[in-house]
Amino acid sequence: MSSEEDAPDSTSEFWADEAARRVAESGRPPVVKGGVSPSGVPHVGNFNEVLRGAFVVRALERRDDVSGEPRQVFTSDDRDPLRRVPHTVLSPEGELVELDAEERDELSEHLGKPYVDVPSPFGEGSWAEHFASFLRDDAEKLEVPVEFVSNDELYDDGRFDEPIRAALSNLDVSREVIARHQRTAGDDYVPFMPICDDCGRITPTVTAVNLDDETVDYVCDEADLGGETIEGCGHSGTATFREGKLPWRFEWPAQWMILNVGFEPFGKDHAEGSWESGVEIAEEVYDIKPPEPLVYEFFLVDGDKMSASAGNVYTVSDILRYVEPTVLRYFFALDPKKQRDLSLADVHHLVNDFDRVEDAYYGREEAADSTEKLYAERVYEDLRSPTDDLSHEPVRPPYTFAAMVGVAEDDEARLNTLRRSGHLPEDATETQKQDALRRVELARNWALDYDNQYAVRVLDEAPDTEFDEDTRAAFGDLADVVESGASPDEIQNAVFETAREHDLDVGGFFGDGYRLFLGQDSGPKLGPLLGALDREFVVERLRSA
RNA sequence: GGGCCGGUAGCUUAGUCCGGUUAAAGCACCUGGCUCUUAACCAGGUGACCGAGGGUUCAAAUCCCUCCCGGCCCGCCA
Repeated sequence: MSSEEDAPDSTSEFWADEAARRVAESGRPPVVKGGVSPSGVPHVGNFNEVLRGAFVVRALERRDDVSGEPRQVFTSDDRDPLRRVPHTVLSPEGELVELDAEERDELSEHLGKPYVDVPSPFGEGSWAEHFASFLRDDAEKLEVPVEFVSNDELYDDGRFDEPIRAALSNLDVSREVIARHQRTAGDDYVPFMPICDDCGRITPTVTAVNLDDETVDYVCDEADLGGETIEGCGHSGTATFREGKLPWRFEWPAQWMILNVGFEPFGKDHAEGSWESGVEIAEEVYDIKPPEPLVYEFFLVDGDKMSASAGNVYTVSDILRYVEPTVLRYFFALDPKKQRDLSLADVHHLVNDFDRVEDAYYGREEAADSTEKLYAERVYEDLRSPTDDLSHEPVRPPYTFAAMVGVAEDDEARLNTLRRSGHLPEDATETQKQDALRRVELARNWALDYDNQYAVRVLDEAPDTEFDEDTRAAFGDLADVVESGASPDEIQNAVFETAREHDLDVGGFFGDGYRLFLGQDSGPKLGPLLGALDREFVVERLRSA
């Protein structure tokens, strides 16, 4: 390995390979975990957790020095308590909706209860299920083979019994470790929070620990959950280890223990607090080796952090309205340590970067730099769906070009334009045609939603503009040419010819053409534009001028 | 108070870990081509004192130190 030929060249290592190497070389199990608390809105940021892990699983699969089948699990931390009622939630249709006062009142009845016991604001099922179903659907759309695990079920099934026993039987150690990280944890701290038998809320006040029968006694007191004080009902009771939960700092490492986790990506929010305490709790309380970590930066969207209250939260589906799943996977394959901006307004840059990687992979273009080379040679295959046939070469017309091609309504017209411009091979397969049409659709969505310069809009009705007699006559001649089935190039030429025949200024006539169809003074090359539109429509519009 | 990330052509970034030929790409812009006009295609070109200062070195965008600016996170819960 240390001979000169094998020495690493100047290209750097894909971060997922580096992570996989750390897992393998330290002898950790090839199990990648992630997880979220089902609060707020399930947004595209949550897929940091899912996709970063997915790339590491793929990297582990390439190695022959790991024991066992690499896999990815993802916990829904659905026994966490509802701490505050959000103003905005995601409807079953995936729309952000505001909750009205009545709905919020109803939900506030459930403050302090585990998410599995909070009803969904949309009727069917629990809050937790509602939230998790989005993550599952989105993971499927991005074709990530991840196994979702309900934390609540792990408790019910007794999987947490062992770590709970460890934490409670060595209370001195638990208290000492937690005190290093959490000032509020005093001498009477007990790392277990029972669910009140009476009101169903999670309460932190444990009055006695009975190790022999694996229960705790509690009083349902007020709970201070992250600045939100939630009233208790005053009930006194006894709870088993399965009728409560560990506090987050103890729960996370307990999950590592239960699920045999060897690698875990997490956001920078965990990097200082719960990760550091988690490592110590894993080693000193549970006597296990913590997983290899990967701290990722949060990304911004259009320059701002996502925030439900600010109304700029994006789901995976929102992004997939503009780009192929493969392109979104590419975004998540970029260096996780760098904070970046997922700019939707300028998403054509991201798409273009991806296209270049794809071009380099298929040898259509030279890689521009070492990073592009690395992504083409090492990463590209992981961007494609695991079920995809790599010998299938996707056809992806340039994004901004595709946006304009989208001015034509029907598929045949779009394909013709693409074929003529050299972006679709004559012998394209059915799948390649679908690739191309998909790209046109996505780019068109983007151009129209952002109403940018690529949003070419044809007027539904002829404009009020008065054209002079010569111009109208020229339009009439042009109509005849179009009606005869002229090609885009022939139409382009006909514009020049008819202008001259009618003694019109060529530039002015072009302008009139744009005014007639687009209601503006200029636009894309007129011949291809008219050629792409429905023939009868064009003829009718020309003659109606 | 602590931590992470960034400051490279007009814009967005790659390159920084592992220092080494004229600092790379896309977009924008300009020019040329497509028989003639302009934003759909093709080819080429202009464009950067690499945030500031100091240090190490034969050699610094890259390593070290100090500082300035911007973004985000943590310090209670999760």
